[in-house]
Amino acid sequence: MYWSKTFIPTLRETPQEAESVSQKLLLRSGLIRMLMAGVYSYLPLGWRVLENITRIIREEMDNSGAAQVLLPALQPQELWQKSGRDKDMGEVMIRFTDRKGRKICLGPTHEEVITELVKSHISSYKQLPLLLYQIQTKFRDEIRPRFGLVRSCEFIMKDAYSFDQDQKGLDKNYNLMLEAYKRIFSRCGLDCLCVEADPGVMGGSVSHEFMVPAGFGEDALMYCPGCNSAFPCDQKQANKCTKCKGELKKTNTLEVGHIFKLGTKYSSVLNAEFLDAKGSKKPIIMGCYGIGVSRIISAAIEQNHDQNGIIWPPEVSPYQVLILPLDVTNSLIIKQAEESYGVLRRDGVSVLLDDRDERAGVKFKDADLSGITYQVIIGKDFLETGKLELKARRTGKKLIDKKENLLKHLSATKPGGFNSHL
RNA sequence: CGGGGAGUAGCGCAGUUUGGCUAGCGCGUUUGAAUGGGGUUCAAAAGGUCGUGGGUUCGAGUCCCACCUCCCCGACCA
Repeated sequence: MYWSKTFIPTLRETPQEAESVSQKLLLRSGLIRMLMAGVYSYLPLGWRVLENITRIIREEMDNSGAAQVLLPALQPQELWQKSGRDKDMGEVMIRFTDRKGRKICLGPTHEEVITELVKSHISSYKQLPLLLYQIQTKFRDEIRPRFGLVRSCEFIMKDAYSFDQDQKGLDKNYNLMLEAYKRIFSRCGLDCLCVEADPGVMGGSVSHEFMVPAGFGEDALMYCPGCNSAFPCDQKQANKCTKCKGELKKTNTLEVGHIFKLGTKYSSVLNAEFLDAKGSKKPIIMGCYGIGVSRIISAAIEQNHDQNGIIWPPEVSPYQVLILPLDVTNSLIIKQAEESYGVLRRDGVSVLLDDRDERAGVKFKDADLSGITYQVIIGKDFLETGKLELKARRTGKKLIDKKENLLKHLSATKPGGFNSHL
């Protein structure tokens, strides 16, 4: 993609609406724009980051044996009355009446819908276990939306649901998801704490939260720097790590994932039952597993930035390489930029070419701000030596080499397998 | 919803205390010229319902009333 053909409205100054680091950088780097409080548009760079994150999630879910579905955002309120969560949700649920007089709501989550769906097709233990997931927009009329994508009224969630015939099956699926979550967050560049939590409105017995330490985080947590164990803050303990007796530290955190052993909370009220091997009717044992997909973007920025801008973890970077021809009025430079662009694209590398007639300083600033993993710089050094310059955004380290070597070097760097020495 | 802050050009702000005549500044934008490795320089230009409605006044960005919106702190959550 050429910079001039896409839409990257970078901001020189910080918009006054922003408070947290991630929101400032999201706005400045032209990833998102606010339509109203808690509601955001994703611009091309933001969309590509979102796509990368959903790709990672999809890969890990599929590898765990989960099958993807897409459930409706429009749901009958009646379904929520059946489950008894109509009142729990209260004002958070966005409700309206359609022209036929049907009471409708915009789904704040999907336990009810999926349970209804599954119950009409599962009747035997032979059909279990079942693991389904979706990546979809949720709607919540939040009391106070804030920090950009961190708490918004319309946001993207990955929600998975497991259906088992017994506790053993649930435990297995639960662990499967827990491990998958660790891989997902790690691939997204997040340093994550996993902590046992209160299931709250979701119900069930056991739940784990995945918390990302972040300066402005909404929750506080005690964690042990020694063994990376984490504990809820309100716990009146001796303030020592129960695992390694290390000193605990307090940190603000942001919740990016939450998994629950629901048990039969939904299946029993919605009559989702199956016949076991002995022919007796039993409620399906369920689990649910959520990830705040859009929230990962904010979390990733909180943990991966410097004073110049974002530093994307390689797998979520909107482009792998940004080519910077420093003087587009020079035909040799622009020709080399276009040639490099072609070579890299042919090798399957995603590339952005900054073809704007801007000065070097502007391009460098925007390049650093955008956080794209690698910059290929083509300027007067190229004119003098014929060599290209490769700069890694994270380390700032530079590699100067003949164009053949340098491009070959870059082509070998697939997402997830980026060169560590840069 | 309770408490605090804010709304003036695309963005960031000054001006409001103490009402005054053509509402300013920086950045960005357009045109021209120079420049071309870290937001360059010079010249010219365009761009405004001062959040909305009402009121006071000879006169309101400024004072009064009502409302809307945004941000921050609290309850909620991925």
